[in-house]
Formats: sequence, C-alpha cells, structure tokens
Amino acid sequence: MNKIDIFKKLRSSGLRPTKQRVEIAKFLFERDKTFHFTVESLDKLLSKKTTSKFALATIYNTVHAFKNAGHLSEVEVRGKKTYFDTNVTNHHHFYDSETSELIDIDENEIIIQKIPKAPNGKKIKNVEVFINLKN
Amino acid sequence: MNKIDIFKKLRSSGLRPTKQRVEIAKFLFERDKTFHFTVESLDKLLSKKTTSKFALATIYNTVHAFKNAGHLSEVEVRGKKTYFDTNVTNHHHFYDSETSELIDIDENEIIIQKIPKAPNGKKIKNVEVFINLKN
DNA sequence: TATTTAGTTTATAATGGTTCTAAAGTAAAA
DNA sequence: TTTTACTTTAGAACCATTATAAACTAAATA
Repeated sequence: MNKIDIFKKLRSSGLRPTKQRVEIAKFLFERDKTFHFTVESLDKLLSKKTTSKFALATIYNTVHAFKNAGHLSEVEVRGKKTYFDTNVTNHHHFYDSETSELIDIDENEIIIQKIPKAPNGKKIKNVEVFINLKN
Repeated sequence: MNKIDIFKKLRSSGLRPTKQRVEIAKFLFERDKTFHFTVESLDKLLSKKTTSKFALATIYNTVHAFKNAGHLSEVEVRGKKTYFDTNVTNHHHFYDSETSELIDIDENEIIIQKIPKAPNGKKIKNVEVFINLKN
C-alpha cells in the first residue's frame, strides 16, 4: 500500500491525512501479514521505527478512528489491555498466554457443525472462536 | 447447598468460613441456574439482599479467592469490567450487548467439525465459543 | 496567496475498575 | 486464654483509557 493509497484510505473514511495518521497507517497497513497490537506496543514500536514523536493520546485517537472506519478490529483477550488486529475479515484466534501472542485463524479453517438457536427474539450477529494454547 | 456444605466448600479450598465469605458463597452458590455477575453488580445485589455490609475490597478478595479455588470462572467480555460465572464446567456463551447479558451454552450444544492444528510446539488448552447476539 | 474555519494534535488532568496497604478485627491453634 | 495467622476494611495507589482545552494545521474560502 503506497502513499497515494494511504491517502485514499484516510480520505474515503473522512479522516484528514495528517502527518501522524499517515505515518501510523503506513506502519500498520503496509504489511503482508496480519498485525496484532495493543496501544502500548504500538507506541513502543512507533518510537523505535520512526523519527517522529506521537502523543499517547494521538495513538489512542488514531487507533479508534481507524477502528471506527473499519480498518482495524478489536480482539477480546483476557486481561487489561485492548488488542487490535489489522485483519478486519471475520476470523478466529489462537492465543498463547505465555507470550501474550495472538495468531489469526481464517474463517474457513473452523467449521461448526452444531450451534444452538439464538434466544427468543434475538439473532446471531457473529461467532467468535478463541483457542487458548499451552505448551 | 446448605450451610454445612458451604462450610465444607470453603474449608476444602483452604478458605476460612468467615461471615463475609459464607454470606457471599450462599448468595452465589445456592442457586439452580448459572449466575453471571461483575464485582459491581454483585456489590449492588449484596447490599439489596443482605443486611450485612461488605467493603468493596472484600468482594474483590472473595471473588478472586473463589475463582482461584475453582468455584467461579471468569468470562471474557468486550469492555472494562470482568464478568464471573458460577458455571465452572467447560461451556460457551451467548452475549447480548444490548443488555450486557451473558447466557450459558452447554458444551455439547456446540460441535466443532474442523479445527486447525495448534502452532509448532503448542497444544490446545481449550476452545471458547462466544456468540454475539443482535435484535 | 492570505485568511478563515473546522478538524487535529498535544500535554496534562480526570476517570474508573481493580489492586495495594497497613491497621483493626477474628477464626483457629496452642 | 493466649497466641498466631489469616481476613476485613477504608482509603490510597495504580494503570489503561478518555476528556479537556490550548496550540496547531489541513482545507476551504476569498
């Protein structure tokens, strides 16, 4: 994803391509593989990999803006911090609590044969499978 | 579950049956159905249903002691608060984000036909299925 | 291009759930 | 009954996250 595409991605989401957003977007989206992070880890990585400085609040703002625009998804992981994922398709996760590492599982790698009906008046929005790992 | 059983339950977990623990245990475990709660909701319910007073720290301490003893499980729900569950068997959940309500799904109500292998050197500890509901 | 306007970044304060602390209290052992 | 070890408690501390409001900047307007 080149700079023009980054600009397009931001503009089409109603986000001004500011210096900070462009740099964070480049860092997050110019990748082949899915990337998982917390705001804290992203902050550390950004200060290593770039020369710019980012206020912590800006990282929070930007990550939320990207999430609201559908460019990031939030993954529920036991613990205090919120994890984000550059993979925004429906998919599942392995979680290794030893290393706090998430690994994506493609939607079609899991087939559920039997599932209960949703309770009265409710519908199923989505199904998340979370596989905890051990050594 | 009568008072003697509550005492046994506590004693066998190495927990002194103090006034507070017994009252909280009675409230949590003398039920037919699974009960889901957060520390906040438990605090409110206890102050309604009992005449005793409990320091918030005591509720935290007690809930963690019960969890460590295997009498409660923790459920991962998107959001800030930690949810607990009196159902400590392997099972799954519906979650209704409109009402913040959890509903248990018995383990055998979900059959997974296909599942990926665990990554190199790792094993699968457990599989959690979380079904988000909508109206 | 200069000016205005609306959106953005920033440092810092505030928030809120949870954990820590250490003093007072209580159950169990001696 | 005395001692010991564990527990409760109120309040402080913690820490991830959100709010605030002043300084800044991109984009629109003139």
